[in-house]
Amino acid sequence: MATIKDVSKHAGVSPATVSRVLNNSELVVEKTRIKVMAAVEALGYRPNTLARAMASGRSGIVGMVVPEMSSPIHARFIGEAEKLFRQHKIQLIGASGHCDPEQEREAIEFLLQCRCDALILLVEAIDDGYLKELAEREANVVLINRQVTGLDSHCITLDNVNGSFTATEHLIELGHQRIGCITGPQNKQDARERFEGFQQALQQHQLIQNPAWLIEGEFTEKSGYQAMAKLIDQQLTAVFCGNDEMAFGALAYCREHGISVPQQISIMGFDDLHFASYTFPALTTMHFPADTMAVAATEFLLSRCYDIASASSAPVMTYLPTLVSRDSVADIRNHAHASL
Amino acid sequence: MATIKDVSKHAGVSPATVSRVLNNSELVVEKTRIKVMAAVEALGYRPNTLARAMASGRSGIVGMVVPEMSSPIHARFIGEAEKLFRQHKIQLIGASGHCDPEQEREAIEFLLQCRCDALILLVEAIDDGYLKELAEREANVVLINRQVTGLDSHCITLDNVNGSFTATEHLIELGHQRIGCITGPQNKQDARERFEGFQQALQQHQLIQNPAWLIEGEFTEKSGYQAMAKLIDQQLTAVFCGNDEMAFGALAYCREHGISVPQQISIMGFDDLHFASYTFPALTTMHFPADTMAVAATEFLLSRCYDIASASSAPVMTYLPTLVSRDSVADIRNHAHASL
DNA sequence: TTGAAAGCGTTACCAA
DNA sequence: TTGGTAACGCTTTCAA
Repeated sequence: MATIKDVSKHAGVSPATVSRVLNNSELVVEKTRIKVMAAVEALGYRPNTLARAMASGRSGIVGMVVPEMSSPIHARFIGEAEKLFRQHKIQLIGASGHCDPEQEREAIEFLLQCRCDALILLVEAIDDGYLKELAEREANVVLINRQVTGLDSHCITLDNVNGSFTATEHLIELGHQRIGCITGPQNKQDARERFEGFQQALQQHQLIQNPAWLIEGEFTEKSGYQAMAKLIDQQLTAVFCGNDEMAFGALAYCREHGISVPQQISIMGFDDLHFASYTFPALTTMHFPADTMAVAATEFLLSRCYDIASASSAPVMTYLPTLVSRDSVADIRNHAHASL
Repeated sequence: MATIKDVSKHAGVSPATVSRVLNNSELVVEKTRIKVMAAVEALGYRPNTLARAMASGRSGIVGMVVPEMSSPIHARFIGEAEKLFRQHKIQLIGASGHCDPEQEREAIEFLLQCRCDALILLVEAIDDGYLKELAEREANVVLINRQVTGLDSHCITLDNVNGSFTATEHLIELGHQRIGCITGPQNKQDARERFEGFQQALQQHQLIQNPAWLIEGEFTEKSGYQAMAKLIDQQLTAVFCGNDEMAFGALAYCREHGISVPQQISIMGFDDLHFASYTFPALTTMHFPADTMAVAATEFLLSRCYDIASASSAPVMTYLPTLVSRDSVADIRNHAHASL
């Protein structure tokens, strides 16, 4: 593969000049530029990104850690960020943390070794201390879905508490009083927050909180299915699920056991996965603006470490989930059902 | 950030020795190794992957192009490959081709500039000629889901024809005779192959092929929905869809219009997306072993360009989809329904 | 406006 | 078993 030297010889100029042409330096006369471009063309020259990074100290690479590359919601994050970055010739590389502190750390170290210019982190297991240290050393870090005190200006988060509060209140407003909850794993911050919003809504409306109506799931379809099996004897009128996947599982349980949703029981999700509109019944859920947040993170980094101004001047750092009302929740005001 | 020189000074040895220790060279005495490791530890030294790549001529990076990083089936490919590669300290970087020849080419060029040691390509739009040239220059290329004559040993493919033949035959064996088809976009190879298998099965069983029973969709839920709307007047007993997403759309149409599946019409998909078991009714479909194929591609490259032997000696290059029978297809032998 | 040359942080060869 | 040093391909001063 041709190098810059080959090009310089072919064009009869110095490597420095070739470099200038390729980097759109102003200080090069048109005639030379043409000569150089011709040589580039003739030799099929492609600059070596690695060498360029070494010499300039900028790798043009942004690293991203997500819990699982193959999960739909994270794939959306990556896809969106990659699209935007590539428009600016910046390469995004991803790694999975698998929700494990050790693996998350490893993923970050790996990315650091690649001399990424910036890091987008969707990590949940690793401790705040490590993250703070990291942000001190490498300034260009953005945290998604994680609030670390002292690093607020680096955190792009979803207001989970608000979201599940809204969701639960929606249920209450439609007349539901016996509301169960399938939470996500409580060692995860977002799962805890979503549970908290649920509790706040109940409290504020002075509804009973029965421990038997609460099940901790694992954010998976299977755990949602199993949780529903336990919940079904509790005479609930509605169940709020910590994420869509568990709601899908709950829906499947009901279907298989002849329980009609929402007539017999209402089910509400959280995330608004693409697929939520294709379940039966279509899932009522809270929309998680993953695309928007990925764009925000990208633009933040673009302006912060690549000096590329974005359309929106000041990036929004906290996002509010919005209610997407579909068919899995019933209005039971004025129904005998409500007083089960 | 500390460099290898810093470490060498701190340990009182030469950079060469540090390099040897870090690369597990045999030629270093235990005492020295300990000294060096201590220095590495003390300085928090992390080798620079970029510099290492420059000097050694191996970047330790594998590039992957997929049509869309955010699509579930492609996310599965990437996720699986990344997991395996990272076990060997190889970084996978991804780029999207968006099914556009220009963008696919751009993605590949981009990856090439990053001096990837190998390329995994899931490209559908770019022409065979380019691919052949590429494979000649850069030997370590694996093509997934694409058969290029002359590059057969680099192609890991799914036997789509066989798969849709099996699917269609399954329908026929259950007594279906009036079978419609929602195909994928016919400019895509896999869509064409899947259609071909469908046709072959009909021919072999001497069933009618009515053009009015054929609709070309776009592999999306929406197009499946719209296609179903057109097909519904044709008195079909079954519809074979070119992929699961279109089947989801078809299912949604039926549900919304009070047509019960599979009682009134059977629907069959292709891909076996994770979500297929959560639709209502659960989708009968052909399993696309994306995980296995991603692993095969990875192992192929691991052995071929990193000299890392894998468990399986000779990688399988062609995969057969398998039937996953769930609830969206009815057995209509002995039913009046069959003679609609 | 261009060129020469000194890095960037490693590896790998040749000597010692 | 170790050290010295020339690459690797580019960018970026400093001079001309």
